[in-house]
Amino acid sequence: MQGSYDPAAVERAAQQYWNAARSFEVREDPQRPKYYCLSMLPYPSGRLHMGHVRNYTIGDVLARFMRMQGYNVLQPMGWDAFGLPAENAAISNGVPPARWTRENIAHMRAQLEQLGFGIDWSRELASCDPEYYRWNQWLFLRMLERGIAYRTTGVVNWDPVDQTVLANEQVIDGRGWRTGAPVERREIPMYYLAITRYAEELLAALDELPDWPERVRVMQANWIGRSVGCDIAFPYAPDTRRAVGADGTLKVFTTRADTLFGATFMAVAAEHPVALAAARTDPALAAFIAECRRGSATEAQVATQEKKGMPTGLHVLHPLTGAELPVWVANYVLMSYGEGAVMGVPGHDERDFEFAQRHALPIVTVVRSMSGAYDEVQAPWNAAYAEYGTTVNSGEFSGLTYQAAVDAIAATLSERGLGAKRVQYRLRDWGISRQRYWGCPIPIIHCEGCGAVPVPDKELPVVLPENLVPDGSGNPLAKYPEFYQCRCPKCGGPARRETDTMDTFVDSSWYYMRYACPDAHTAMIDQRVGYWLPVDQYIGGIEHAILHLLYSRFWTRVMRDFGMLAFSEPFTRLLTQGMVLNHVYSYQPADGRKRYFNPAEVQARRGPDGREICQVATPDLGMITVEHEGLGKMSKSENNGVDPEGLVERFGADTARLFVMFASPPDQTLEWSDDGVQGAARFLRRLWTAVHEHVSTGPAPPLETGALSGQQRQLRRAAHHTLAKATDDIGRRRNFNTAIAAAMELLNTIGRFADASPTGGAVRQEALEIVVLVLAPITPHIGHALWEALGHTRALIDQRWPAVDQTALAQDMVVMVVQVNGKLRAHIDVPVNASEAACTEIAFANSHVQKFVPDPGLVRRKVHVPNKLLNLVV
RNA sequence: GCGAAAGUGGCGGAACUGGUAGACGCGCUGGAUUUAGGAUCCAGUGGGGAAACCCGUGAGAGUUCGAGUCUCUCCUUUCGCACCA
Repeated sequence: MQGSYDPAAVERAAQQYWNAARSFEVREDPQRPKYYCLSMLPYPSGRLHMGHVRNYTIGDVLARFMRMQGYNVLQPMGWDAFGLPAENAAISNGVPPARWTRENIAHMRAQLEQLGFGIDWSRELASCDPEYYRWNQWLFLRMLERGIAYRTTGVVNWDPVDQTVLANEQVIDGRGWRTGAPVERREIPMYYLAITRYAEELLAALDELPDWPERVRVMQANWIGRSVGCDIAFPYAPDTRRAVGADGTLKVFTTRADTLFGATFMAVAAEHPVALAAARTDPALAAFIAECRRGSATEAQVATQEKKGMPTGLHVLHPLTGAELPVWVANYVLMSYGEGAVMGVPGHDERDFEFAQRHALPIVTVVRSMSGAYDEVQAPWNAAYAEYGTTVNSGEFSGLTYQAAVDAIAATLSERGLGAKRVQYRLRDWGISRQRYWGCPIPIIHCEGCGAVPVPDKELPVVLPENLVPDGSGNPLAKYPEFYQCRCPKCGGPARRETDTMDTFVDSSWYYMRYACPDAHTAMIDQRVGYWLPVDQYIGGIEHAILHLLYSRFWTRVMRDFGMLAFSEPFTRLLTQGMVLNHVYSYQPADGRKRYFNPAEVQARRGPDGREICQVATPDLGMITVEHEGLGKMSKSENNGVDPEGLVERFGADTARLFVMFASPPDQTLEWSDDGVQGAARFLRRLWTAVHEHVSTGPAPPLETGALSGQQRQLRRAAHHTLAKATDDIGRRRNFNTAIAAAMELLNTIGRFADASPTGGAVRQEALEIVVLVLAPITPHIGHALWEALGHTRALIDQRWPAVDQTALAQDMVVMVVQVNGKLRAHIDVPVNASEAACTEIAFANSHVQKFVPDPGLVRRKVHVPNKLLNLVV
């Protein structure tokens, strides 16, 4: 064994051993329990970032830990290879997205291998591979057959200069990112998947996911957003009838039917038919509607914008009183929600209240608080009363509580054919059409005579041409006749292939099934899915808490209902890892763009007044003082990333892995610290040295636990206590940082154990082995070397997790805390399991306790927690 | 705006079930060693105080023998909001 730790050599040797032994290639084995440990597949952006390192280290630690527990562990890896960044790269450097993507994959795979992750690379897949995405197309056609996939119009961001649909990310302050032109909202035909059909089941089944984080389940439940309410139809008044040219009603959905008598106006979306009808004869209204259509379509943008409205001049009739209510166009009403119209009840809804105040619309009170605290408040109004209460001013429905009022009003509306109770979901169907090149083609052919015709199965996959280079204006597929010119499969006439591609969330909704059978060429999945699935442990960023996970749950259910799967939930246990943050340093010149500097370039020191001074040496400006903006997510735009490759070259993969796991619990944000990395490296060096010193005294004799000294018993207790804690921390709590802390503590204890006797050597040998085994999932390379150095011929990768020796943990005496009135006053040594009376006696013998309780007769009450605490209340 | 979470020393964090606040690591201070380095080892390190002790977990209240942990109000920060992945 070498005297000093050389990470590069140690890691090369360990990885060579695993590769030669094919340690991570697994196949189905009915004799052993399986464990499917999956990390979210990366987008091949070019280089690994620290978020990836963290994600895959967590996965690798769990995979190796479960392997040591005797499981047949599958840990695969693949590439979410379609998407916008490849097109952006193509626009800026002229390289086709396919080439860019494949080069990135090659580089990132090498980086992952360097980090020593125990991945079965024989199952690697990329979503841009036609053998993968053909099955997206195949299942899409099955969904189309059963009406789960359908075509309708949807709203997109439109850049009028580039004539291109923009992603939300490409809209900056309401303008196109490349052209700077104000973005418009446009309606275009798109394909949708009917996820709302599964809304009820997706919501109810959240209760069957006890091993998902509570907050993810809550977020999904709120996203699905089940609400019980009432459809209400407001008949058109004569003016609306004339404008629309037909009889009809304005439909709304509300959860507050009890406030129906408080409705003083109606608000409709800019795209609503009634608004459009009114705008035909009202140029000012038409201009307002055009204004409403400007800006991006995101909910956050709509919800925070200034609330604007304009009257249409048209009216509808209150369904119960027959009163005429004015119809307004409001920019906060979205056509894509419910019916695209709401009833305005300013007395009892904050938003309606704000709107009514601004436009001087009447406000009436129809609900009074039960306590009477909110009574019939008269003008000047200052707030809406949005709580539940008792109805007033509501005709025959006055005096009812919330539920009774809703029931009675719904019943009356139902009798008159003007409404009914209904369950509504916030969840909307999933629009999967993207007007983009680098994605999975939607297998549809448009024929003038036959309409939208599915591509026959035998012609799948519809292969995406890989040689195109997008230029930022429109979809290159739509300008490439070799792709879109085709024959109609039905009539044989000339037709046009669909040039929209699928949302990349489609690719990631089922990839974890394909890992089980990556070489199945005649079917989407085969029976091997039955062995490996569902995924036992899924690990990925919290940012995927809603969309990706919900789409995967939906997709799995669709396949189940097609008879392809026997399970409903794809991911049994979920760990959402936090982001990796680093310091952000910027420099804002008097004129020109703000510049960001990487923390590695910044020199920070304390000034004479204690304030931090941060400086950077720049080639153009010389030494400048930069501003420390605090912590931010590692990103290109803020230039605060840390390159894992450099880290591994300098310290080794084990140090990188150890630091990432030690710095914080996996589900919390991780703050980067170069000094912390040094600390991790130092610990591994100390461990190496400790083992080296130990083995240099010659092999230790076998451990005889019968006749140990007090010190030897103490070290054994510490070692087995560490083992018990680490087992629980990794296996149950997933708190890797505290498991590592326990291992560090044990190494400190071993360092203080100065016993040169043969028996002492045997005890030290056991303790060092426990440190190496406990760290084996986290730092497997150094573990591989140290295990061999400790005299083992069987490699560490094939070792089982050790069992705790309960007899080593036994103690005769424990330290007990004595409190007086809840304040800590003394520590006393008491026999294990001593009674309250015995503890009290020992406590009163303590001079410190006597000082605070001079007379035992003063004690009014005693609280005794066995082996832990005694609280004397005086 | 809506939904979700998090605030503990100089810093990252520990305290799992209401029971010793600050484990472990970083940094800092002092010392040792040394062919001088971003190495290693030892000791100390929440604040105040000579000490006895007192005060301390974002702010304010409450429950309890006992609150970082439970309840309420507020403040701050972060994440998501359906075409970034």
